[in-house]
This record gives sequence, structure tokens and C-alpha cells, in this order.
Amino acid sequence: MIAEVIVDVLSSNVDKVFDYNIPPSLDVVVGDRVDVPFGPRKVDGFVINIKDTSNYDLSKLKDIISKKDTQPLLSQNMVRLCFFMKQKFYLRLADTIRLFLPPVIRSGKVKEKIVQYVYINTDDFSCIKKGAKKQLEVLTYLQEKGKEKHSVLAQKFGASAVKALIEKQLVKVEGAQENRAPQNKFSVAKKEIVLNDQQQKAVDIISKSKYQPFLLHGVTGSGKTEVYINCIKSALKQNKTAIMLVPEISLTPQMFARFKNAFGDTVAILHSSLSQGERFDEWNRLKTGKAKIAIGARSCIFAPLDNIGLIVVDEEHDSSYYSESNPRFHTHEVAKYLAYLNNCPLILGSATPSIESYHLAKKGEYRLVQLTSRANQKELPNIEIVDMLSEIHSGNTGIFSYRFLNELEQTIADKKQAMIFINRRGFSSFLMCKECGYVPKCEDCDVSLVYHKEDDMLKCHYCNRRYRPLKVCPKCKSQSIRFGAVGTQRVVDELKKLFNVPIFRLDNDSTQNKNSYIDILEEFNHTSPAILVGTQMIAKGHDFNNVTLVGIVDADMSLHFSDYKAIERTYQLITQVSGRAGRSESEGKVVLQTYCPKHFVYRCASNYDYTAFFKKEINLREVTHFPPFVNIMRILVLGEDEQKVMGVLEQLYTQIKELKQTYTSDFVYLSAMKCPKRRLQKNYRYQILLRLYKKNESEIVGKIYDICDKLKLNKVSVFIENDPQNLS
DNA sequence: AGCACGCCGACT
DNA sequence: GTCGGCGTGCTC
Repeated sequence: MIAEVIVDVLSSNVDKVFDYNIPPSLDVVVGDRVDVPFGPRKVDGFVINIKDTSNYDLSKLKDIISKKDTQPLLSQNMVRLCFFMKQKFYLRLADTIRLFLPPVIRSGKVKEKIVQYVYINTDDFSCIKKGAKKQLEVLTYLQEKGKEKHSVLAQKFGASAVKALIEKQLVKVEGAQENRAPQNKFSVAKKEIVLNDQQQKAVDIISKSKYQPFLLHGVTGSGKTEVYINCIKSALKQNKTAIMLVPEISLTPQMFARFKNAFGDTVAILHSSLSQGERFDEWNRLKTGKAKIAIGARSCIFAPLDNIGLIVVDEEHDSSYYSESNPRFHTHEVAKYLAYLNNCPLILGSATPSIESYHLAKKGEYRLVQLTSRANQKELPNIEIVDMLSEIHSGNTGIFSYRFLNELEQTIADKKQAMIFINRRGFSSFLMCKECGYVPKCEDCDVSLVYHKEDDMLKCHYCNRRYRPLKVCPKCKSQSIRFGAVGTQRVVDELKKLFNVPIFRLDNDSTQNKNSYIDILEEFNHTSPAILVGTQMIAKGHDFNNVTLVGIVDADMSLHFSDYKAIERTYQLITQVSGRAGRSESEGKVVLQTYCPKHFVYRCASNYDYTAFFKKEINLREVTHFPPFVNIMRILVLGEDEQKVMGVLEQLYTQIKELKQTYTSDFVYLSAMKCPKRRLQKNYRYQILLRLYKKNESEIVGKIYDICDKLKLNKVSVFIENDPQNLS
């Protein structure tokens, strides 16, 4: 018999299937990890198929050396998913396989944690000497408990006493495997939750369904999680498993506790802060069927589960579902295909769905399920828009509007808490006229321009068009054109001058590790009055009961980010941040400061009117030729030798230009350029950007993949991204 | 990616 | 004479 094997070597030169003989002595099945001879060396490989004969010269076939595990590591569906991802995202097969395996398994250092237990081995205590009080205590203790960890006994009674008993064989020691399953120190009260009609209806529709993506659009606080939990329960009842994905940041201890309460030990949690050992154990619990529900961030979609009955993608609009490095993939696409393979429903849930998803729902590809009423019947907080230009005109040049300062004073007087949200993404900065709010945009692409300090130019990140920095505003002729950027530190400094209350700061700089982030939030939660200043990190997840005021200092920051999704992200952020004010007993309030108060995103967000927002935004996307009407594609070429990289780029560009000749009307745009970050980790970076109308998109994308395949060169890597989230 | 083979410069 | 530089090419 012959096995088709993918070798675990990360190079596009060997990114293909190799055939090997299966020696009669080996019982090899699909999914097995094996050792194979590969040229002059021995490498790991994965068996993806078994067949009778091979097209390759049979006399040159080599034998598989050995099996590496007792059980296959990959299932049939996982192999299918690997090939799907290869063709969908232009990935190397070895990269896709690695996604399914915890890193420790590859390094070969798979250690199950073995804990030594001490068992009592006698009833006869008479041979203990009178003076050996400790030994007697140990025996009495064991008599009562039956067994105990060696480490615990040693700590309680001293290692020497235990040692003596072992030597006399009055007790015996046995090792037992133990899961390093993460223990959660948080707990939330179990409460029976009765679903309202809308929730119940959603659960009924979804849990009865075969393969079908659902877009669950539920306003903030409408109880989407309860819908997920009930749908998962229904899948478990059918003896199936489930995967639930959440953005990394919202995988909070409270969230853990909620699912542990509902499902106990059948849930495994894959979290980025787990140690390698913990990760392996949780993975193993899923693989062996001890756990049936996998909860985790993006990569949890690759959990070792078969017979999946439901996949949930919570906060589906979140950008963390796009992997931006190494194996670049879009989780939605993987989840969709996995649901299709398992013939099960997929829930994409959000209070603020992505434009793409809502568009697909409108087109009927997704089924739209709405939750319009809040589970706790409470009003959403009032969002007040403050025009910062008129503040400047009335003499207030500070960060905070008079309106917001008044509210802040009131909040502190009431011994309540306030959150101030600073919107700071990336390092790029835009210019803005402080008189009229004008922001320079690209004439071709209608996205904000990014100021590049090194050559003192404004650039468009979508077409590389360059502009001179403005000195005079073209709209109002004023000369007060400034950088529009405020940092958390400056806000904190300003607040300290004005208020004498505890001020907490939470951003990427102030939180070096995951725990300090939770600690800061916990401390804030127990302090009143207090102010919390932070970036996107404070927007999600955590529920604060005493926050009555939320300030969005500079809402425009994300609006003017040089990205076609800037407006969409702004809407999502405002909705999310506002949600923080609505948890308290007393009424919440949101103050939103902006330099363009008339922008539709603020009007729609302050009315909580997603539908109106979607209508406006989808029209804008259509006329400006952006997704979901076109596909943006980025071909990234990188390597240590700049000359070689440029050579490859040039050839690619020429060939794609030729392709453009035959498909003229399908190309919106095509150009080659240096990446904004032109050198990263020793690699020079160049890119080709193109935008394609959707009509013949897949055909052209296929041809572009072929062009890239033929240009494979040692020491130069070519990566392709569809709809890249960031063009650095 | 690795590793071997192969063809030119400065050394015990 | 040879040790070793890294360009090129192959891996079922």
C-alpha cells in the first residue's frame, strides 16, 4: 500500500504531496504522523490518504520509517480543511496542519503531568516507633483520606516522615496523570435564566437547522450568550460537540465561569495565557472526548473535535478573526467550511455586525435572526454628541468639552465611576484643520491620508499616491492644521489637574502582562468614585456596575484612520463603549466629543440605529469600490536580499499587468510598491495591491495564484492576502 | 527548510 | 596542493 504524505517542512518548494510505501509491518491510517526519509534526512510527515498505486516511479518510492503516535492526529475533515485553506488563502499545507496541533506535540516533548499519590498499605501501626510521631500522623491522615498527593503530605508532615514510611513499605506511591486544566478563581452565581420569546425563537430555529450560517444580530444586552448556551445544550443532547469562538480580549474570567456553570467539565478552554502544558491537556481532553465544547479565540476553530453540532463566532465583526501573520486566514471562511463539512449550523453573533456579513445576510446567504429587546428591559444609555469645533470657538482649547467636565463633576459628586475612552489605533497620524475639522483624504480612494515623517509626505495606503502636507486648509483657508492625536498619558495628566479622585490607566503600555490588566480592572471595580482611562481594551467584556458616565474623548480618531473600514469600526466602538455605561442601577450617559458632529456615523450610533447606518455605509462602499463589492488583494513579497525581492516583485507585477489586459474591466486598481514598514525582522518588504470586482474574481485570483506558484524562488517568500486588514 | 554537490580563492 | 566560501538544485 502507498501513503500520500505531507512533510512537515515549511517551504513552498516542498509544499506538495509525496508518496511513500507502507511497509507491511506498519499499520498506517489516514491522519497518522510518521517518520519518513526525505532526501538525505529524516522528517515528520502526515498521512493524508492511502491508495493502491502511485504515479511516481515506483522503484524510487521509499518506505515510511515508523509511526510516531498510537492514534492518528488528524481526522479526515481536518485534512479536507487543510486543502480548503491552501486554495482559499494560498497557504502551505505544512502551515495549515500545524494549526491543528498544540506546539508541544511537534517539539516531541509531550509530557503528561504525572502526580505522585501516596496510598496507605497497612492497618498495623505497631511497628512505628514511639518517637516517630510524625509518621503516625501521616498514617492516621491517610487512613481517613485513603490517598493524598506526595507533595501535600511532604508539606504537611515533612518529607522525611513520608520517606521513612515509603522505605518501610507501609505506604505505596503511584503516579497518576493529571490535567493541567486551568483553574478559574472567579465564580459567578448560578441563576436559572428564562429565555424571552425572541431568544427562544432564535434557539428553536438555529438548533433545528442543518448547515446554515446565521447572522444573530442582537442589540447590546439582548442576551446573545444565553442563545449560544441553549443552542450548545441542544447540540450536546444530540450527542454532538460544539465550538465557540470569542475575541481574545473578551475571554474574561467571568465568561469562563458562565460556561463552567452551564457545562461543567465538558468545556475546554483554549486561552492565549495558558501554558504549553495546560494547552496540551485541554486539547487532549477534547481529542479523547472527555470535553465536548471548545471555547477560545480564533485558533480554537482548529480544536480536535469530530461530529460538530454547532459553531459560534461571537462578536463576529471583531478584527481579531483575521489572522494577520504567518498562516493568514479568515476565521469566518474556515468556520463556514467546517460547519458545511459537519452539516451543522454556524452562528455569527454581534450587536454591530460587519458590513460584509450584514450584506451577505441581506443577500440571503446568511439567515438573519434579530434580537431587538434587551433582556433586562433597561434603556440603552443616552449618547450626547458634543461639537468640539464650537468648543474651540468659544475659547475651550482643552481635551475635554465643558459639557463633559460638568457630567464628570456630577458623577464624582454622586460617588459613581466614569470611563474615558481614548481612540488610538496604530502609530499613523492624520492631519486635521482645527478650525473646520477638515481632514485630507485621497482623491482616488476616499480614505484618510497618513503622514509619513521620514519623507514629510502624506500617503494613501491603498494606492500609494503621495501628497504634499498641507499648510493651509483648502476648505476654510485657516493655517491651524495640526496632528489629530491624543494619548492616554496626556488625558491622565489633564484629569489629575482637575480632579482629586483615583485615576486608573489601561492601555498597551501600562499592561505588560495579562494579569496586571485584570488586576487594574478589579481594583477599579472596587473604587468609587474613580475614573478609568483606556484604549480599546476597556471597550469590551467587563461589566462594571457603578459606571454611569462614559466619555469618548476623540471619536474621530478611528474615523480618520486610513482604512476603508474606519467608519464601520467607529460605529462598532461607539456602540461597544456606550454599552459600558448601561450596566449600572442608575441611568448611564455617554458624551461623545467630535470635530464632525454631522457625520452620519455619529447620528446613527447615537440613535442605536444599525439599519440606517448600514444603508449609508453600504452605498458608500459601492460608489468608492470597496468590499463587499470588490476584493482587495495584497501580494506580499519578502526576503533578506532586497535585489532578489525586487526582482520577484517586478516579474509578478509584469505578469499581473498582462492579466489585466485580458480582464480590463475586472480590475479596479493595480500597483506595486514598497510596504509602509519596509523592513521587518531582517526581511525587505514589497507588495502588490489590487482590487477586483466580484464578478470574475475567483477566476482571476486563481490565475494570480498560478503566477505566484511559478515564480517560486529560494530565499524569497510570497504571501497573498485577500481583504487584508492592515497594509503595513 | 536543510543538506549535498560543485566550482573558485588564500592558507597550513 | 587543499580547506572552505556559498550558489544551485533536489527532496516520494
